[in-house]
Amino acid sequence: MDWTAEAIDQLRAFWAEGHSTAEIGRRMGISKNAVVGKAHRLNLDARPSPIRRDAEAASRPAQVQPRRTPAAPGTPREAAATIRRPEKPAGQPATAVVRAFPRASLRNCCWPLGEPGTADFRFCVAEALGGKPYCQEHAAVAYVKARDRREDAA
DNA sequence: CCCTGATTCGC
DNA sequence: GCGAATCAGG
Repeated sequence: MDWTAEAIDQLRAFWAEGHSTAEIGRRMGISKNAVVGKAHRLNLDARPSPIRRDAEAASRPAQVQPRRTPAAPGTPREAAATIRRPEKPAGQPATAVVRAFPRASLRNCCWPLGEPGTADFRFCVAEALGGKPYCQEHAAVAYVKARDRREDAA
C-alpha cells in the first residue's frame, strides 16, 4: 500500500466515520490488517476492541502460552474512547431501506466521490457487479492493469 | 463460520 | 513503516 497523503486522508475520514476496519479495507482495496496497522501507527482513536488481552491472564492463568511475547499486561486501557458508530435508522425494515450513507450495502458501489471529510463527500451507490465493490463504471477505473494504466480517474 | 479490532514481528 | 499472521472475543 502506497500511503499517500490522500490515502491517509481517506483512511482518517473512513475511520472517523466509524467504519469497520474491514469495511475501510474493502473500500480502499486493501486488507483490514493494513487498515488496522496504519490506523494504529497513525494513533487514530482506538475502537472498542472485543478482546481483553489483559483479562487473558485472569480467565486462563497459565494454560496456553502465547507464541509471541505476551502483550504488556499493565497497559491501562480501561478508558476506552467513547465513539459512536453510524446509526441505523431504528424501526426501519432493513430490506426496504437503502441507507444512503455511509454504506448502502455490500451490493452497492463504494467508489468514493468528492473530498473525504467535506460535506459533499459520498459514495457512488450504483449496483456493484461481479462481486466487486464497485459498479461497472468504477470497477473500470479501479481495476486497471499496471501496464496500461490510464490517468483518467477522478 | 461469519464478523470485530489489537498486537507482534519478519520484512 | 508496513501488514500478514495471529490472537481474542462476539
